Amino acid sequence: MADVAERAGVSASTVSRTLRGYASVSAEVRERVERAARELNFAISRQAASLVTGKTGVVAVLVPILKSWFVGSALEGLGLVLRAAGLELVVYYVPDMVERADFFERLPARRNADALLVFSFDLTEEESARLDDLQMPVIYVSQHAEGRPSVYVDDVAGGRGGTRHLLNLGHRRIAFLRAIGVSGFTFSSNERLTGYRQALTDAGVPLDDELVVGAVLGEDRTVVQAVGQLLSLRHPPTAIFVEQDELAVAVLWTLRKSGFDVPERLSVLGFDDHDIARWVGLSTIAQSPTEIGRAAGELARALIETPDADRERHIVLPTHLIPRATTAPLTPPPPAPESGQETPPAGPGAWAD
Amino acid sequence: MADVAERAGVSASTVSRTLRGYASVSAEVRERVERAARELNFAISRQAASLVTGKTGVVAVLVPILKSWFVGSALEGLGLVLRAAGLELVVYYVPDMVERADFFERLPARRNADALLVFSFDLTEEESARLDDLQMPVIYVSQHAEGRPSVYVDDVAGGRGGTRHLLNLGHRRIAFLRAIGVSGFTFSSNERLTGYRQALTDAGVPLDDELVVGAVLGEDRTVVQAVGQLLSLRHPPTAIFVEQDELAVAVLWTLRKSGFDVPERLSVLGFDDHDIARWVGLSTIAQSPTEIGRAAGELARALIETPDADRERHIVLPTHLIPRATTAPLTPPPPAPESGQETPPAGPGAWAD
DNA sequence: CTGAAAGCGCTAACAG
DNA sequence: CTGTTAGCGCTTTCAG
Repeated sequence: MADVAERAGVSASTVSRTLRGYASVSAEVRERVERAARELNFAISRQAASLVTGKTGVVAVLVPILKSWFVGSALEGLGLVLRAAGLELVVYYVPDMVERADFFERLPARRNADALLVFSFDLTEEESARLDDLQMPVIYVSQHAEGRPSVYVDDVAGGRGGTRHLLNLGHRRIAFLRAIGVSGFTFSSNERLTGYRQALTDAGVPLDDELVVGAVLGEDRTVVQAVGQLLSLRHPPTAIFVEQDELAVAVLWTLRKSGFDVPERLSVLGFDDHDIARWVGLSTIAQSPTEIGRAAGELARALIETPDADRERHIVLPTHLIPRATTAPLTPPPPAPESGQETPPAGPGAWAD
Repeated sequence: MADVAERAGVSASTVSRTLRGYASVSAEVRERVERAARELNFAISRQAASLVTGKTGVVAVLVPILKSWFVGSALEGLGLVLRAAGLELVVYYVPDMVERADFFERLPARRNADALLVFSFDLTEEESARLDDLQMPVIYVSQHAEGRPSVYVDDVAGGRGGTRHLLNLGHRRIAFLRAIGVSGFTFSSNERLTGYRQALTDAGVPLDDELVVGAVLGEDRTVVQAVGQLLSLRHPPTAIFVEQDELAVAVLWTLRKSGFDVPERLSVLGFDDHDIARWVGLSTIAQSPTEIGRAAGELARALIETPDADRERHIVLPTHLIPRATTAPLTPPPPAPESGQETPPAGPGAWAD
């Protein structure tokens, strides 16, 4: 910076003022300084600046996973807002419990960021408490944190809306397929199930626990098994509401492989509006992780400027139905359903319990 | 830090030495200092430290997209290495040309990171040159950059290996489906195609440009059209090598929807070993983005320590075939192929040109 | 509107 | 093995 000052024939203070965009710099001087800075390829050192301002110009995020559509999209939304605000994004990738314990032990974000966004973790109260004395705004993303700022989607409404859609199509036996073991997402999962139950109850359709099954994303066998379980019920469902698009695609795949036409024989509804949903024509409840990221970023910006305001602000984002090709009105049952054998279950593993 | 020093009854220097893990601190003092630090919840300010050490403790990455399996996985691999090395990860998300111009204009990473990893961009020589005078190691990830350190997968070998697999199964009419318009990935794309051509040539199978088609990921219509084009050739292919798993899945979907059995009628081979490949049983050429990220992180670490070594080091990672359920030996042509009508093309748009 | 001076929190010689 | 001292590169009063 001294170099720039010299080249422009001014003092360092003036260079600083110019580069920070203060109005109190004469046009002529500003011009000279800016040229000098450009010619010398000068960029302010955040480190030095933050030492005196007390602001780091950094927003940190804590994420359990990065290769996920949800987290990736949210980070994209966040990234846009942050750059517009001149903030940098540092990522703490904390995939397992060991790393996590270490993170909460050391809290590396302390003093090295102006705000922390916690993504999709199911934090213990103890961990949250630890974050509370971090001396910076902490925002909970994709989860509702009591008494703390958070940004999330109205999963209950989404679950309800999706279920209603199926009810409106005439379905009464509606299954719900949960995604098991997606660490950090149990909050959403429970909420969606709650919405499903609410909608059924509101419609006077009795809840049936046999219709709620689970599968592990990425473990084909569990999907086949879950689907098989449903198809072999005394009163099998005519529609399946799958908690997550990626899992819904696995379900579609399983059904189609065994000759079950979707949506003719069975409607399938997903949740997320993952990119893949569009490719395979999956009807789904859309949420916008990009929007979540953006909202979280804006909340962060606000809290950095006004630390005390909005301490408990919750931003709840909407979902909406995107009907595509996998949900259809309930068709009357096939002509002669006399023989119990007429609906063979789906492929290998279908009879597994 | 002064507080910690006082509480432990030592000087600030000693606190610094202790916290940085220098051996020259007596066990007893170390103990006192560590306790004091913990009690006061003290964490070193990177900003202040870097001001004097000249190291920021930060590795920056420049990415064109975040919600992609590839980039996400690579960042996970990178993240692991970085944390182990005590480095932080800052992400510059630069999705479009405007942002990109701005990035190269301002080069915000200058002085604010110890190394920069450039992910999957097709940089112009001018942009690369700009990065060259960044005063820090710049590593090109997922692309070969002449004379500059880079980490990438041997896409040519992958393309060759995949094609050989299909040749070994008896296929001779092998199509290649390119992914169009995936910004930042044309390097890999070209390499894979090159490998495909090499393998065919080596095997004495004539190249046929009609067998190389393109489609846009996420635009179903283009996939249907590309597949239709292939199926309506005078000599249609018996296998399709798709440059990317996600696109391959769209192809599978299209084929299955129109009753084309895979792999009985047509083999389909992907590239990536994307998670989704496993779910749908797609045979594919595996690469490991996590490994790429890890290797890039280690190279970054090395270059930060020894800036002049390895200036041109290239790390080339292998690929390997994962045969699953979508490739099979060429079956003899169906019994009586007399009538030209016996093989209807695939669904709507199949005849489109 | 601009310059001089002080100091942000830390580390790295240099003594002891 | 530990303390003292002198900055690192910036921003910010405070004068002018």
